[in-house]
Amino acid sequence: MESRELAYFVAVAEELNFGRAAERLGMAQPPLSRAIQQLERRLGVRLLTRTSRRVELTPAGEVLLAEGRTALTALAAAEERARRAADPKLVLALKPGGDAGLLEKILARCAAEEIAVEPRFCAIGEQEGLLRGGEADVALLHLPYDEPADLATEVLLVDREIVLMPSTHRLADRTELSRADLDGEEVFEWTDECPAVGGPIRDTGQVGTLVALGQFVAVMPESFAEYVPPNLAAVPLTDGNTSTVVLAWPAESRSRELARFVRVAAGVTAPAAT
Amino acid sequence: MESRELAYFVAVAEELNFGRAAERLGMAQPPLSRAIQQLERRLGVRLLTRTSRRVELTPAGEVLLAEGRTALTALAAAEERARRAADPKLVLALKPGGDAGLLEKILARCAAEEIAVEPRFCAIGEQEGLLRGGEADVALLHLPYDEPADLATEVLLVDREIVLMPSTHRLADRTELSRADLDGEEVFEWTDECPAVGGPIRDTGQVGTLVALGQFVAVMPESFAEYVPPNLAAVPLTDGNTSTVVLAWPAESRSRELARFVRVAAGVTAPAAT
DNA sequence: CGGACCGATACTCTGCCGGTATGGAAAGCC
DNA sequence: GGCTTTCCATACCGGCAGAGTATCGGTCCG
Repeated sequence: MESRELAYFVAVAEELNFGRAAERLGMAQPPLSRAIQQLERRLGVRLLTRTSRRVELTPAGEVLLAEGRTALTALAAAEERARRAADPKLVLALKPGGDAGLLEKILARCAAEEIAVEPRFCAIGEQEGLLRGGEADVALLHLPYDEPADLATEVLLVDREIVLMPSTHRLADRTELSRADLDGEEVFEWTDECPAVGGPIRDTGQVGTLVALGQFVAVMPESFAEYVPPNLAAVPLTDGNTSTVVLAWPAESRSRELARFVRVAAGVTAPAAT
Repeated sequence: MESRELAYFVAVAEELNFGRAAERLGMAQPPLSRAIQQLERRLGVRLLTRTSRRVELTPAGEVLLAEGRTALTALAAAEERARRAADPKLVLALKPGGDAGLLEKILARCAAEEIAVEPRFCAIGEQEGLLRGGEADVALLHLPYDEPADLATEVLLVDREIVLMPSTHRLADRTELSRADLDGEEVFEWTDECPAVGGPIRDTGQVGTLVALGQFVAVMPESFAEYVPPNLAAVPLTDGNTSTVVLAWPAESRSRELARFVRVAAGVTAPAAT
């Protein structure tokens, strides 16, 4: 199967409309229709049921959509990694403010060890996609918020949780809180969708802004407290989950540079050994 | 990147010779040369260093070879799974004799539950490849011999190890053995390469034959003892590893049929509940 | 130095891919 | 019920990418 055909199919399967899919692909509708027909003929399976009114996926189509997406990202990843293999620079994906104050130290140590590292900031929860897409070599994740499905990981540090709220909040003066104290509050759990703004939260700054606006209070790892602006208050949560900051990378990665980086970066939080 | 281009590159990278690669691909050499050049131009990276005498991989080429292989199998898997999604039959990969006597019971129970299962026998260690290639839905593996990297697994049973030897062997009358007793013997560990026949062992029958010939004694899970022919003897190993028979399937699999199958098959070895 | 090997280049051709125009079925509307 | 809208399929056509043949040019070897 040609990857082009598969990309066409994925577009149609996602849009469930040949016209829109063709537009998205930057082509006319008739050749797209033909390409899909040809694909179905080659596979010997009907992928879509078309009425003149609507397009639906057959079971085989559902399967091809799911598997096809991963195959296409694998393809893009191969391309991207090959392109980036030319220079030894490692790309480290992290969310803004998501470095738990470690980034500076990590970069300093890497500079000393002559490991070229380029931090790449991305939206919350996007790190894994960057790894899979080959756009990043290694990422900083926060367990259990991020789910590092089949990634290899190395723990950097373990954090308590804090509650972020406006400094004018009724609980802002407390020295610590428990979950029970948050009863009746609108609580944002850091990876939730955010109904108030109608879209996913993509950025720590966004969280801070929304907390300041009184939309909700946010539960997040303590290490974020370093970035708390003066109009917000951070109070430790006594019975919160612990949050773990880990390095994560594709388990099948065998790069020597990456191995060196992980060793050096993990050393940043290790007990000092002179 | 087109999958065709990538397949071309993988062929060249594996052969390290444009002529042979072209032959393998069923095409002439010049268009292949051009395709690779074009790929290099598009990626902006040199993938191969060509002297007029030999072709070598650059670091970027190494990366693209590794990543490209997995991308191509992902593509083939998508195609194969979509094709097979048309009928609900589940393909169960196992090595001949590798079912620990469970296959009959599993198939019987599945028939009763109206789950269509088709066993597919393959060479030793090939189960994982079949799963990745989309040619099988679920496999029987023997831990720790098979390494189910990123597969989901369900334990069926735990086995001791036995030593398989000719019935005329000096140790054949023993009721049990320890590792130390095997000192001085040529021992085959079930997944080793087999220098005596110059290739990998692909079949349990092959192992039996070679043991009968006195090439070596073989250490393998006890459940294989059911198939021991009369000219061979099987003696339990007291300090052997335990071998675990597991069901394995791609972790990302979300098929309802597969879930039912795993439940039913796992029930075969569960303590009877009336 | 001549031949073998092997990849690159030059040139030609064909088939596929994509474009435009149009058909035709189903649903909505007055 | 006919008109319009929507949306996928078919008919037809043109251009270019990809494949083939012939040949060149560099390198190793005897």
